[in-house]
Amino acid sequence: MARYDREHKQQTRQRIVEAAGRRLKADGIDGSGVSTLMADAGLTNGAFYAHFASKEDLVGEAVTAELRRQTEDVLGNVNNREELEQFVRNYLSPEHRDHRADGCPSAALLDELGRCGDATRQAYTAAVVELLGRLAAVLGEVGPETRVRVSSAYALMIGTIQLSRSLTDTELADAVLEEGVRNVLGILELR
Amino acid sequence: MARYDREHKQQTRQRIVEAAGRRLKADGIDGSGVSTLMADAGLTNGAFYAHFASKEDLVGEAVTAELRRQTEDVLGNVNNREELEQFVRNYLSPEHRDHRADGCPSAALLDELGRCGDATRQAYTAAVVELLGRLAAVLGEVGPETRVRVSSAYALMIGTIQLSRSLTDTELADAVLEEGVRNVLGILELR
DNA sequence: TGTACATCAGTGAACGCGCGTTCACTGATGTAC
DNA sequence: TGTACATCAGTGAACGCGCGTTCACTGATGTAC
Repeated sequence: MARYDREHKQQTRQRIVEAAGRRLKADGIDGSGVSTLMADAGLTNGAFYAHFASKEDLVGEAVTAELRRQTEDVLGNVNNREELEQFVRNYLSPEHRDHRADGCPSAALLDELGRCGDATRQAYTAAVVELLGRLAAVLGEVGPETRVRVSSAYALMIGTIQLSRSLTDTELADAVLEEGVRNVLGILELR
Repeated sequence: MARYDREHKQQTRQRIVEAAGRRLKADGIDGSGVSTLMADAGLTNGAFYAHFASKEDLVGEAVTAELRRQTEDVLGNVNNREELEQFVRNYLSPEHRDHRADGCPSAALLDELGRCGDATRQAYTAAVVELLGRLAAVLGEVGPETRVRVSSAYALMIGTIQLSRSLTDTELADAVLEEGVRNVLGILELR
């Protein structure tokens, strides 16, 4: 009855989502065409609508997948204040700034996400709440007010990377990162 | 010899730049077409290249004009710590969040600006340095290291507005703004 | 075991549309006589 | 003062191209006999 493995199509879908995660972060949402996104996954544009209802549908899925990967793969290994400080230093590093495709989807896309439809922003919201919860948990605290407390640390990390990426004065751009580290650690009361 | 006032063309150019400032902030850079930008100024697309070398040329001019307007019109009236606190509260208000076209170009466009060409980012950098300088001056300090000091306050303001705009949970979105105020004032040592 | 076949993931051309940019032109303007 | 005219800001059609989406089809697959 069923042709191909039961998993086959799901794997392809996964492949599209992962490739799109990188491409969207590199070129932006409006800057990434469906044909390019599919080519990145080794497919042609026609197959797209067998997997997703629309481009924005994929955007929502890819961005939340990226954010959850960050929450699990990166923050998953962060269990104490020292490791949290290192996470902040890695986030606010020149390496992260200079490699969008490998980096944080919020830093790469947040102003464009703000212009997306409700469904996409709803998916993003859920993923952010998880990330903030994980961040708060590392500080040994729980509850909605703690999520809010760490939200400023996350907002400052995002704004700092974006600002550093937009400055052509490399000395200033680097200094902005360092000052960001100081202040994020301050907000998290790690110093 | 010269037809029309000597000022005529310059005024039209100004009109295009101002209309573009609003449109770009509302719809994004990739989301705003040249024809739409010209129609906003009451003109047709064909006249565009008599005023600007390219779309990106206008983007650079419009964004820096917006940033300078913010520096002069808004920060120009800020002369002491109390007024600076009020500026921060206005920036991180639901009104600013909900009215992109009237708001800060960095909050509206920063991740897209990071993907722009060198010339555009250079113009943006110059305008940001002025803004940070003015911000530092209000604190009664000068010099490059003070510019850096206030850069985190600016980055946090930008990231907070963007995050609040992207969250569909309005309670959380509002709480993020309030927490942003607390932490920006903390970074500026206003509390 | 070998073959005919139903399934359906993926192809690639086409849809209408708007993009950034170019260009031949139009027509309102202020000037010169 | 009235008219012919040179200027040039602005028009609007067209360029080639890529957009998001649709659809008739192809052909590799695992199954049934």
